[in-house]
Amino acid sequence: MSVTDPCELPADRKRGSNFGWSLGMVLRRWHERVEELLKDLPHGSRGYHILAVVVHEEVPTQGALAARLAIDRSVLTYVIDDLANAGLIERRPDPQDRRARRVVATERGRQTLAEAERRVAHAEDHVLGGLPEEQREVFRDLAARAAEAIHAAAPATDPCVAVQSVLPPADQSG
Amino acid sequence: MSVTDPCELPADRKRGSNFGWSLGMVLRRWHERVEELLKDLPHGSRGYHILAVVVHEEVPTQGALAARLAIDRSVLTYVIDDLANAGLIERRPDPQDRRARRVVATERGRQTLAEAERRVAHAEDHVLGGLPEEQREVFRDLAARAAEAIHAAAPATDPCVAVQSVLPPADQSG
DNA sequence: ACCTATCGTTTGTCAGACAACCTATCTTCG
DNA sequence: CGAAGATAGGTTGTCTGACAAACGATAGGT
Repeated sequence: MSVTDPCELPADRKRGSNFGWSLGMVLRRWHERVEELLKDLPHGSRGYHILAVVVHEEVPTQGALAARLAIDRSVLTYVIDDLANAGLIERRPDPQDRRARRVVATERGRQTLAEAERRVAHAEDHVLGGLPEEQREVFRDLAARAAEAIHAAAPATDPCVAVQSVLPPADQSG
Repeated sequence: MSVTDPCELPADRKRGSNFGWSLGMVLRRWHERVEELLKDLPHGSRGYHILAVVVHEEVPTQGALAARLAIDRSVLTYVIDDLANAGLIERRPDPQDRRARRVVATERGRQTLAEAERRVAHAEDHVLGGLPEEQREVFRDLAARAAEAIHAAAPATDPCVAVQSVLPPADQSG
């Protein structure tokens, strides 16, 4: 908690910040593109994220996978079902713990992910087309690091937030 | 289309890009925080965005407002209803066109927005706490410019996208 | 052998996104 | 002026995705 205590800076930023709206805009467009691009991959971008983690990282179990992606366990169930039906991953019983399932990628899964990543990277450059080339990479990098920090600090505790009404006390001349 | 044609660069980016996931992560956290913060404002972040545009920009009609925010018109109907009931904005008949409604902010609405913007800016710094101070501003700025460009180029046309299967031809050794 | 916690799965509920339709009004043309 | 099509705003219904709750199976501890 040493990263410049935000309880202190009132930050009268210039008014047109719109950060939330901007993020939503970019994400929506990303989603549209990628959904279009990966419509053959079982659950589109969802399946893509999951497949990417399965291929690139050594994730012990489904539960760990859910934690890694910060998604609900119940989602994993059917997405993994369909990815497995498509022959991209396999769900093997864990020899150490018969409750758990080990999810491993097939060769076909790796090839598919590689192709999907090419396309997605391409689509991302298109989505960020409003930014000059080198700034896209900066943006991607900042997003990744911000997200990682957020994910690491999972609990949304915030002692600074005194939850009071934004509305003035209604004694206005009305 | 002079901004470095993305049809050409295959862009074998380092594997852990995860841009979509990162954006979703940051946006989700932003949303959680702001929703918590603005729970007294009629539709939370939705009402906040709308109120901000009404206050800061001269937007002729509801339809223009919807276009400005890239949201569905049907959403505006009830959000504006509730913002008006809270005394933050007013919906006046347009003297030039009796079909149209002019949405204007009240003084109370301006005060409320000012307070909300203070809090949101604060929350945003907290959400981006994983980034060093000066990079947060960079990130915000890049997001805003990317979003603006996306919004300007509304039609999602993309001649580069040849919609073919990501999956290999299934001749794998299975 | 029992009791409790955990893994994966299933089911149900709820909110938000979006399309289709409706009414009132404007515009155009005869 | 009057009819026809277009447009602004509003209403309704449908569909999807997120999430909580409950369940069966298994592990770990006593």
